[in-house]
Amino acid sequence: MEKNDNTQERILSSARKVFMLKGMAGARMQDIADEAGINKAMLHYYFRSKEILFEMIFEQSLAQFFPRITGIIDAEIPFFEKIENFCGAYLAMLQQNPYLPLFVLNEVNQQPDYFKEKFWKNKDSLFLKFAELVDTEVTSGNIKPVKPAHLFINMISMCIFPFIGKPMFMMSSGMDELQFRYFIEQRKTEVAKFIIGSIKK
Amino acid sequence: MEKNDNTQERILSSARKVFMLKGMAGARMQDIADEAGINKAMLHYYFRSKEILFEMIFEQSLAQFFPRITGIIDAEIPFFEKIENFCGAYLAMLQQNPYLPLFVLNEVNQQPDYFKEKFWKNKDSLFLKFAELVDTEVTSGNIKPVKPAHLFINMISMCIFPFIGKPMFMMSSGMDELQFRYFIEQRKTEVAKFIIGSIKK
DNA sequence: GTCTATAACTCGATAGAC
DNA sequence: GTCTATCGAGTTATAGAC
Repeated sequence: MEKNDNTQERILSSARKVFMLKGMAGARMQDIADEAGINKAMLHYYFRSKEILFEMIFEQSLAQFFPRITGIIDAEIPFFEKIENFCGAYLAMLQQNPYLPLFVLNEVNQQPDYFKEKFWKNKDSLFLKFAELVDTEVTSGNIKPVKPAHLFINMISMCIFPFIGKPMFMMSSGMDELQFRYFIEQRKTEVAKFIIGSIKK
Repeated sequence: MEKNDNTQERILSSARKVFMLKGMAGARMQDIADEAGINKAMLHYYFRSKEILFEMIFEQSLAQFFPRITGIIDAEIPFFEKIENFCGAYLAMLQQNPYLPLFVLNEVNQQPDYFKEKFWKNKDSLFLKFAELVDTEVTSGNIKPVKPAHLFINMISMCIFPFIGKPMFMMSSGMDELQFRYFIEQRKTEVAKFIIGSIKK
Protein backbone atom coordinates (compact mmCIF):
# COMPACT_ATOMS: atom_id res chain seq x y z
CA MET A 1 0.00 0.00 0.00
CA GLU A 2 3.09 2.21 -0.12
CA LYS A 3 3.51 3.14 -3.79
CA ASN A 4 -0.08 2.10 -4.45
CA ASP A 5 -1.42 5.32 -5.86
CA ASN A 6 1.68 6.07 -7.80
CA THR A 7 1.89 2.68 -9.51
CA GLN A 8 -1.80 2.45 -10.13
CA GLU A 9 -1.77 5.80 -11.82
CA ARG A 10 1.22 4.84 -13.94
CA ILE A 11 -0.52 1.66 -15.03
CA LEU A 12 -3.68 3.48 -16.00
CA SER A 13 -1.74 6.06 -17.91
CA SER A 14 0.27 3.44 -19.76
CA ALA A 15 -2.77 1.32 -20.45
CA ARG A 16 -4.52 4.32 -21.87
CA LYS A 17 -1.66 5.01 -24.22
CA VAL A 18 -1.36 1.42 -25.44
CA PHE A 19 -5.09 0.70 -25.75
CA MET A 20 -5.61 3.95 -27.67
CA LEU A 21 -2.96 3.04 -30.19
CA LYS A 22 -3.55 -0.71 -30.56
CA GLY A 23 -7.12 -1.29 -29.49
CA MET A 24 -8.30 -4.09 -27.21
CA ALA A 25 -7.40 -6.88 -29.64
CA GLY A 26 -4.02 -5.46 -30.60
CA ALA A 27 -2.84 -4.37 -27.16
CA ARG A 28 -0.51 -6.63 -25.17
CA MET A 29 -0.24 -6.70 -21.40
CA GLN A 30 3.52 -6.83 -21.91
CA ASP A 31 3.40 -3.53 -23.82
CA ILE A 32 1.50 -1.89 -21.00
CA ALA A 33 3.89 -3.27 -18.42
CA ASP A 34 6.91 -2.04 -20.39
CA GLU A 35 5.36 1.37 -20.85
CA ALA A 36 4.75 1.58 -17.10
CA GLY A 37 8.20 0.27 -16.24
CA ILE A 38 6.91 -2.73 -14.28
CA ASN A 39 6.20 -6.39 -15.04
CA LYS A 40 3.05 -8.17 -16.11
CA ALA A 41 2.36 -9.64 -12.70
CA MET A 42 1.85 -6.17 -11.32
CA LEU A 43 -0.85 -5.42 -13.83
CA HIS A 44 -2.81 -8.38 -12.57
CA TYR A 45 -2.18 -7.39 -9.01
CA TYR A 46 -3.81 -4.00 -9.49
CA PHE A 47 -6.35 -4.95 -12.12
CA ARG A 48 -7.41 -8.54 -12.14
CA SER A 49 -7.62 -8.99 -15.89
CA LYS A 50 -6.92 -7.31 -19.18
CA GLU A 51 -10.64 -6.88 -19.70
CA ILE A 52 -11.11 -5.05 -16.42
CA LEU A 53 -8.21 -2.76 -17.21
CA PHE A 54 -9.61 -2.16 -20.65
CA GLU A 55 -13.03 -1.26 -19.34
CA MET A 56 -11.54 1.32 -17.01
CA ILE A 57 -9.82 3.00 -19.93
CA PHE A 58 -12.76 2.64 -22.24
CA GLU A 59 -15.20 4.15 -19.79
CA GLN A 60 -13.08 7.20 -19.17
CA SER A 61 -12.50 7.53 -22.92
CA LEU A 62 -16.22 7.49 -23.54
CA ALA A 63 -16.78 10.27 -21.07
CA GLN A 64 -14.30 12.39 -22.99
CA PHE A 65 -15.67 11.43 -26.37
CA PHE A 66 -19.14 12.61 -25.50
CA PRO A 67 -18.80 16.30 -24.86
CA ARG A 68 -20.68 17.74 -21.95
CA ILE A 69 -22.70 19.93 -24.22
CA THR A 70 -25.36 21.13 -21.82
CA GLY A 71 -23.46 24.33 -21.15
CA ILE A 72 -23.23 25.15 -24.82
CA ILE A 73 -26.72 24.04 -25.81
CA ASP A 74 -28.53 25.80 -23.02
CA ALA A 75 -26.47 28.99 -23.08
CA GLU A 76 -28.29 32.24 -23.74
CA ILE A 77 -26.48 32.95 -26.99
CA PRO A 78 -27.45 32.91 -30.66
CA PHE A 79 -27.63 29.54 -32.40
CA PHE A 80 -24.70 30.29 -34.68
CA GLU A 81 -22.50 31.05 -31.70
CA LYS A 82 -23.45 27.73 -30.18
CA ILE A 83 -22.20 26.01 -33.30
CA GLU A 84 -19.01 28.03 -33.25
CA ASN A 85 -18.42 27.23 -29.61
CA PHE A 86 -19.12 23.56 -30.02
CA CYS A 87 -16.84 23.06 -33.02
CA GLY A 88 -14.05 25.08 -31.48
CA ALA A 89 -14.21 23.30 -28.15
CA TYR A 90 -14.59 19.82 -29.60
CA LEU A 91 -11.72 20.28 -32.04
CA ALA A 92 -9.54 21.57 -29.23
CA MET A 93 -10.31 18.48 -27.15
CA LEU A 94 -9.58 16.17 -30.09
CA GLN A 95 -6.31 17.94 -30.69
CA GLN A 96 -5.32 16.88 -27.19
CA ASN A 97 -6.65 13.35 -27.78
CA PRO A 98 -6.12 12.61 -31.45
CA TYR A 99 -6.47 8.83 -31.12
CA LEU A 100 -9.67 8.98 -29.10
CA PRO A 101 -12.21 8.79 -31.95
CA LEU A 102 -10.76 5.83 -33.79
CA PHE A 103 -10.27 3.97 -30.53
CA VAL A 104 -13.78 4.52 -29.24
CA LEU A 105 -15.62 4.02 -32.51
CA ASN A 106 -13.61 0.92 -33.25
CA GLU A 107 -14.49 -0.76 -29.99
CA VAL A 108 -18.13 0.25 -30.27
CA ASN A 109 -18.29 -1.21 -33.76
CA GLN A 110 -16.63 -4.34 -32.52
CA GLN A 111 -19.27 -5.09 -29.92
CA PRO A 112 -22.25 -2.77 -30.32
CA ASP A 113 -24.55 -4.87 -28.14
CA TYR A 114 -22.06 -5.17 -25.31
CA PHE A 115 -21.48 -1.43 -25.50
CA LYS A 116 -25.17 -0.64 -25.52
CA GLU A 117 -25.79 -2.90 -22.56
CA LYS A 118 -22.87 -1.78 -20.45
CA PHE A 119 -22.22 1.86 -21.25
CA TRP A 120 -25.26 3.35 -22.87
CA LYS A 121 -27.56 3.18 -19.87
CA ASN A 122 -29.18 6.48 -18.96
CA LYS A 123 -26.98 8.45 -21.30
CA ASP A 124 -28.81 11.56 -22.39
CA SER A 125 -28.51 11.93 -26.11
CA LEU A 126 -26.42 14.74 -27.43
CA PHE A 127 -28.18 14.23 -30.73
CA LEU A 128 -31.70 14.65 -29.39
CA LYS A 129 -30.83 17.86 -27.59
CA PHE A 130 -29.26 19.23 -30.74
CA ALA A 131 -32.18 18.16 -32.94
CA GLU A 132 -34.62 19.92 -30.66
CA LEU A 133 -32.58 23.09 -30.88
CA VAL A 134 -32.41 22.94 -34.68
CA ASP A 135 -36.13 22.40 -35.03
CA THR A 136 -36.79 25.46 -32.91
CA GLU A 137 -34.53 27.58 -35.08
CA VAL A 138 -36.16 26.30 -38.25
CA THR A 139 -39.71 26.94 -37.12
CA SER A 140 -38.68 30.35 -35.83
CA GLY A 141 -37.48 31.07 -39.34
CA ASN A 142 -33.96 31.85 -38.15
CA ILE A 143 -32.28 29.35 -40.46
CA LYS A 144 -33.09 27.56 -43.67
CA PRO A 145 -35.22 24.41 -43.32
CA VAL A 146 -32.71 21.63 -42.64
CA LYS A 147 -33.02 18.08 -41.39
CA PRO A 148 -31.50 17.98 -37.89
CA ALA A 149 -30.04 14.49 -38.35
CA HIS A 150 -28.07 15.53 -41.40
CA LEU A 151 -26.90 18.78 -39.87
CA PHE A 152 -25.80 16.96 -36.76
CA ILE A 153 -23.86 14.29 -38.60
CA ASN A 154 -22.32 16.89 -40.87
CA MET A 155 -21.01 18.85 -37.94
CA ILE A 156 -19.72 15.83 -36.04
CA SER A 157 -18.17 14.36 -39.18
CA MET A 158 -16.22 17.47 -40.03
CA CYS A 159 -14.86 17.71 -36.50
CA ILE A 160 -13.95 14.08 -35.93
CA PHE A 161 -13.01 12.65 -39.31
CA PRO A 162 -9.80 14.62 -39.87
CA PHE A 163 -8.29 12.81 -36.90
CA ILE A 164 -9.43 9.40 -38.08
CA GLY A 165 -8.09 9.97 -41.56
CA LYS A 166 -5.04 11.92 -40.45
CA PRO A 167 -2.20 9.69 -41.74
CA MET A 168 -3.89 9.10 -45.05
CA PHE A 169 -4.73 12.75 -45.49
CA MET A 170 -1.19 13.76 -44.64
CA MET A 171 0.12 11.47 -47.37
CA SER A 172 -2.43 12.73 -49.88
CA SER A 173 -1.76 16.36 -49.22
CA GLY A 174 1.93 16.13 -48.38
CA MET A 175 1.41 17.90 -45.06
CA ASP A 176 3.82 17.40 -42.20
CA GLU A 177 2.93 17.36 -38.51
CA LEU A 178 3.23 21.11 -38.12
CA GLN A 179 1.13 21.87 -41.16
CA PHE A 180 -1.53 19.45 -39.97
CA ARG A 181 -1.58 21.13 -36.62
CA TYR A 182 -2.10 24.47 -38.30
CA PHE A 183 -4.80 22.92 -40.47
CA ILE A 184 -6.74 21.83 -37.40
CA GLU A 185 -6.19 25.22 -35.85
CA GLN A 186 -7.92 26.76 -38.86
CA ARG A 187 -10.78 24.30 -38.66
CA LYS A 188 -11.69 25.57 -35.21
CA THR A 189 -13.32 28.47 -37.03
CA GLU A 190 -13.61 27.11 -40.58
CA VAL A 191 -16.00 24.27 -39.78
CA ALA A 192 -18.55 26.51 -38.11
CA LYS A 193 -18.16 29.06 -40.89
CA PHE A 194 -18.82 26.35 -43.46
CA ILE A 195 -21.93 25.14 -41.66
CA ILE A 196 -23.34 28.57 -41.03
CA GLY A 197 -22.69 29.53 -44.64
CA SER A 198 -24.92 26.68 -45.69
CA ILE A 199 -27.88 27.20 -43.34
CA LYS A 200 -28.10 30.95 -42.82
CA LYS A 201 -30.89 32.71 -44.65
CA MET B 1 -5.84 -28.19 -59.17
CA GLU B 2 -9.45 -29.25 -59.52
CA LYS B 3 -11.47 -27.00 -57.25
CA ASN B 4 -8.59 -24.56 -57.10
CA ASP B 5 -10.33 -21.50 -58.42
CA ASN B 6 -13.47 -22.20 -56.56
CA THR B 7 -11.83 -22.74 -53.20
CA GLN B 8 -9.42 -19.88 -53.61
CA GLU B 9 -12.28 -17.55 -54.36
CA ARG B 10 -14.25 -18.80 -51.39
CA ILE B 11 -11.26 -18.23 -49.13
CA LEU B 12 -10.72 -14.70 -50.38
CA SER B 13 -14.39 -13.90 -49.99
CA SER B 14 -14.46 -15.28 -46.45
CA ALA B 15 -11.22 -13.60 -45.50
CA ARG B 16 -12.58 -10.33 -46.75
CA LYS B 17 -15.65 -10.67 -44.60
CA VAL B 18 -13.76 -11.61 -41.44
CA PHE B 19 -10.93 -9.10 -41.81
CA MET B 20 -13.41 -6.31 -42.49
CA LEU B 21 -15.30 -7.03 -39.31
CA LYS B 22 -12.46 -7.90 -36.95
CA GLY B 23 -9.36 -6.26 -38.42
CA MET B 24 -5.96 -7.90 -38.76
CA ALA B 25 -5.37 -8.22 -35.00
CA GLY B 26 -8.85 -9.44 -34.17
CA ALA B 27 -9.34 -11.88 -37.05
CA ARG B 28 -8.71 -15.60 -36.53
CA MET B 29 -7.71 -18.04 -39.22
CA GLN B 30 -10.26 -20.41 -37.72
CA ASP B 31 -13.03 -17.88 -38.34
CA ILE B 32 -12.02 -17.55 -41.96
CA ALA B 33 -11.86 -21.31 -42.38
CA ASP B 34 -15.28 -21.76 -40.83
CA GLU B 35 -16.76 -19.03 -42.97
CA ALA B 36 -15.34 -20.72 -46.07
CA GLY B 37 -16.45 -24.15 -44.95
CA ILE B 38 -12.95 -25.64 -44.98
CA ASN B 39 -10.23 -26.20 -42.38
CA LYS B 40 -7.27 -24.10 -41.36
CA ALA B 41 -4.73 -26.22 -43.22
CA MET B 42 -6.31 -25.25 -46.52
CA LEU B 43 -5.83 -21.58 -45.82
CA HIS B 44 -2.10 -22.14 -45.50
CA TYR B 45 -2.10 -24.29 -48.58
CA TYR B 46 -3.49 -21.48 -50.74
CA PHE B 47 -1.98 -18.54 -48.89
CA ARG B 48 1.14 -19.29 -46.99
CA SER B 49 0.45 -17.07 -43.98
CA LYS B 50 -2.17 -14.93 -42.35
CA GLU B 51 -0.17 -11.87 -43.28
CA ILE B 52 -0.10 -12.73 -46.97
CA LEU B 53 -3.82 -13.37 -46.96
CA PHE B 54 -4.39 -10.11 -45.16
CA GLU B 55 -2.35 -8.14 -47.66
CA MET B 56 -4.40 -9.52 -50.52
CA ILE B 57 -7.58 -8.32 -48.88
CA PHE B 58 -6.12 -5.04 -47.80
CA GLU B 59 -4.82 -4.19 -51.24
CA GLN B 60 -8.14 -4.85 -52.91
CA SER B 61 -9.90 -2.89 -50.18
CA LEU B 62 -7.64 0.07 -50.77
CA ALA B 63 -8.45 0.08 -54.45
CA GLN B 64 -12.13 0.32 -53.57
CA PHE B 65 -11.61 2.92 -50.90
CA PHE B 66 -9.90 5.31 -53.29
CA PRO B 67 -12.51 6.13 -55.86
CA ARG B 68 -11.42 6.26 -59.48
CA ILE B 69 -12.34 9.88 -59.69
CA THR B 70 -10.71 10.78 -62.99
CA GLY B 71 -13.96 10.30 -64.84
CA ILE B 72 -15.80 12.65 -62.54
CA ILE B 73 -13.04 15.25 -62.17
CA ASP B 74 -12.26 15.53 -65.86
CA ALA B 75 -15.84 15.39 -67.11
CA GLU B 76 -17.10 18.35 -69.11
CA ILE B 77 -19.76 19.29 -66.60
CA PRO B 78 -20.20 22.15 -64.12
CA PHE B 79 -18.25 22.00 -60.86
CA PHE B 80 -21.37 21.62 -58.75
CA GLU B 81 -22.43 18.62 -60.77
CA LYS B 82 -19.05 17.04 -60.17
CA ILE B 83 -19.61 17.37 -56.45
CA GLU B 84 -23.09 15.93 -56.76
CA ASN B 85 -21.80 13.01 -58.80
CA PHE B 86 -18.91 12.29 -56.51
CA CYS B 87 -20.96 12.31 -53.30
CA GLY B 88 -23.72 10.24 -54.85
CA ALA B 89 -21.36 7.64 -56.27
CA TYR B 90 -19.15 7.42 -53.22
CA LEU B 91 -22.05 7.07 -50.82
CA ALA B 92 -23.53 4.37 -53.04
CA MET B 93 -20.25 2.44 -52.96
CA LEU B 94 -20.00 2.79 -49.18
CA GLN B 95 -23.55 1.57 -48.82
CA GLN B 96 -22.40 -1.64 -50.50
CA ASN B 97 -19.26 -1.78 -48.34
CA PRO B 98 -20.19 -0.23 -45.02
CA TYR B 99 -17.25 -1.69 -43.09
CA LEU B 100 -14.65 -0.61 -45.62
CA PRO B 101 -13.72 2.79 -44.15
CA LEU B 102 -13.17 1.70 -40.57
CA PHE B 103 -11.21 -1.33 -41.75
CA VAL B 104 -8.90 0.57 -44.06
CA LEU B 105 -8.35 3.60 -41.86
CA ASN B 106 -7.73 1.43 -38.86
CA GLU B 107 -5.01 -0.58 -40.51
CA VAL B 108 -3.41 2.51 -42.00
CA ASN B 109 -3.33 4.14 -38.61
CA GLN B 110 -1.87 1.00 -37.15
CA GLN B 111 1.18 1.01 -39.40
CA PRO B 112 1.39 4.24 -41.38
CA ASP B 113 5.00 3.74 -42.43
CA TYR B 114 4.45 0.20 -43.60
CA PHE B 115 1.42 1.37 -45.53
CA LYS B 116 3.25 4.27 -47.10
CA GLU B 117 6.14 2.05 -48.13
CA LYS B 118 4.11 -0.81 -49.48
CA PHE B 119 0.89 0.63 -50.90
CA TRP B 120 1.35 4.32 -51.49
CA LYS B 121 3.88 4.10 -54.29
CA ASN B 122 2.92 5.99 -57.43
CA LYS B 123 -0.60 6.59 -56.23
CA ASP B 124 -1.93 9.73 -57.87
CA SER B 125 -3.50 11.90 -55.26
CA LEU B 126 -7.24 12.33 -55.32
CA PHE B 127 -6.72 15.32 -53.10
CA LEU B 128 -4.30 17.16 -55.39
CA LYS B 129 -6.57 16.75 -58.39
CA PHE B 130 -9.49 18.07 -56.41
CA ALA B 131 -7.51 20.99 -55.01
CA GLU B 132 -6.46 22.03 -58.47
CA LEU B 133 -10.06 21.97 -59.61
CA VAL B 134 -11.22 24.08 -56.67
CA ASP B 135 -8.51 26.68 -57.18
CA THR B 136 -9.58 27.06 -60.78
CA GLU B 137 -13.18 27.62 -59.77
CA VAL B 138 -12.20 30.15 -57.14
CA THR B 139 -9.97 32.22 -59.41
CA SER B 140 -12.64 32.07 -62.12
CA GLY B 141 -14.97 33.59 -59.58
CA ASN B 142 -17.44 30.75 -59.87
CA ILE B 143 -17.51 30.00 -56.15
CA LYS B 144 -16.68 31.78 -52.93
CA PRO B 145 -13.01 31.80 -51.96
CA VAL B 146 -12.49 28.55 -50.04
CA LYS B 147 -9.44 26.60 -48.93
CA PRO B 148 -9.30 23.41 -51.01
CA ALA B 149 -7.96 21.30 -48.15
CA HIS B 150 -10.89 22.16 -45.92
CA LEU B 151 -13.46 21.72 -48.66
CA PHE B 152 -11.97 18.36 -49.54
CA ILE B 153 -11.93 17.06 -45.99
CA ASN B 154 -15.42 18.38 -45.40
CA MET B 155 -16.77 16.47 -48.37
CA ILE B 156 -14.94 13.25 -47.57
CA SER B 157 -15.87 13.48 -43.90
CA MET B 158 -19.56 13.87 -44.55
CA CYS B 159 -19.56 10.88 -46.90
CA ILE B 160 -17.45 8.48 -44.87
CA PHE B 161 -18.09 9.28 -41.23
CA PRO B 162 -21.71 8.17 -41.04
CA PHE B 163 -20.55 4.61 -41.71
CA ILE B 164 -17.78 4.77 -39.13
CA GLY B 165 -20.11 6.15 -36.50
CA LYS B 166 -23.12 4.13 -37.56
CA PRO B 167 -23.79 2.04 -34.42
CA MET B 168 -23.27 4.98 -32.11
CA PHE B 169 -25.41 7.26 -34.21
CA MET B 170 -28.17 4.68 -34.39
CA MET B 171 -28.23 4.51 -30.61
CA SER B 172 -28.20 8.29 -30.26
CA SER B 173 -30.99 8.85 -32.73
CA GLY B 174 -32.98 5.70 -32.12
CA MET B 175 -32.87 4.77 -35.79
CA ASP B 176 -33.24 1.18 -36.90
CA GLU B 177 -31.52 -0.42 -39.89
CA LEU B 178 -34.21 0.60 -42.32
CA GLN B 179 -34.26 4.19 -41.16
CA PHE B 180 -30.50 4.39 -41.37
CA ARG B 181 -30.63 3.06 -44.90
CA TYR B 182 -33.11 5.76 -45.80
CA PHE B 183 -30.93 8.33 -44.07
CA ILE B 184 -27.98 7.41 -46.28
CA GLU B 185 -30.24 7.43 -49.31
CA GLN B 186 -31.09 11.04 -48.50
CA ARG B 187 -27.46 11.95 -48.04
CA LYS B 188 -26.71 11.03 -51.62
CA THR B 189 -28.22 14.39 -52.50
CA GLU B 190 -28.15 16.17 -49.14
CA VAL B 191 -24.37 16.24 -48.74
CA ALA B 192 -23.77 17.89 -52.10
CA LYS B 193 -26.63 20.30 -51.43
CA PHE B 194 -25.09 21.23 -48.10
CA ILE B 195 -21.67 21.84 -49.65
CA ILE B 196 -22.96 23.81 -52.60
CA GLY B 197 -25.13 25.89 -50.30
CA SER B 198 -22.01 26.95 -48.48
CA ILE B 199 -19.74 27.80 -51.42
CA LYS B 200 -22.04 29.15 -54.11
CA LYS B 201 -22.03 32.86 -54.68
C1' DG C 1 -6.49 -30.88 -52.88
C1' DT C 2 -8.22 -31.92 -48.56
C1' DC C 3 -8.10 -33.66 -44.14
C1' DT C 4 -6.42 -34.84 -39.02
C1' DA C 5 -3.05 -34.31 -35.74
C1' DT C 6 0.28 -31.80 -33.69
C1' DA C 7 4.29 -28.85 -33.36
C1' DA C 8 5.79 -24.15 -32.20
C1' DC C 9 4.76 -20.08 -30.29
C1' DT C 10 2.23 -16.08 -28.05
C1' DC C 11 -0.08 -14.28 -24.37
C1' DG C 12 -3.03 -13.74 -20.29
C1' DA C 13 -2.91 -15.27 -15.82
C1' DT C 14 -1.13 -17.43 -11.42
C1' DA C 15 2.15 -19.41 -7.84
C1' DG C 16 5.31 -18.46 -4.70
C1' DA C 17 9.70 -16.30 -3.04
C1' DC C 18 11.23 -12.03 -1.15
C1' DG D 1 4.10 -4.55 -3.29
C1' DT D 2 7.12 -6.39 -6.45
C1' DC D 3 9.56 -9.79 -8.70
C1' DT D 4 10.79 -14.43 -11.38
C1' DA D 5 9.20 -18.51 -13.14
C1' DT D 6 5.81 -21.06 -15.19
C1' DC D 7 1.27 -22.84 -16.40
C1' DG D 8 -2.41 -23.35 -19.67
C1' DA D 9 -5.34 -21.69 -23.28
C1' DG D 10 -5.51 -20.19 -27.76
C1' DT D 11 -3.41 -19.43 -32.45
C1' DT D 12 -0.51 -19.75 -36.45
C1' DA D 13 1.65 -22.92 -39.07
C1' DT D 14 3.35 -27.57 -40.62
C1' DA D 15 3.70 -32.82 -41.17
C1' DG D 16 1.93 -36.49 -43.15
C1' DA D 17 -1.95 -39.71 -44.42
C1' DC D 18 -5.41 -40.17 -47.95
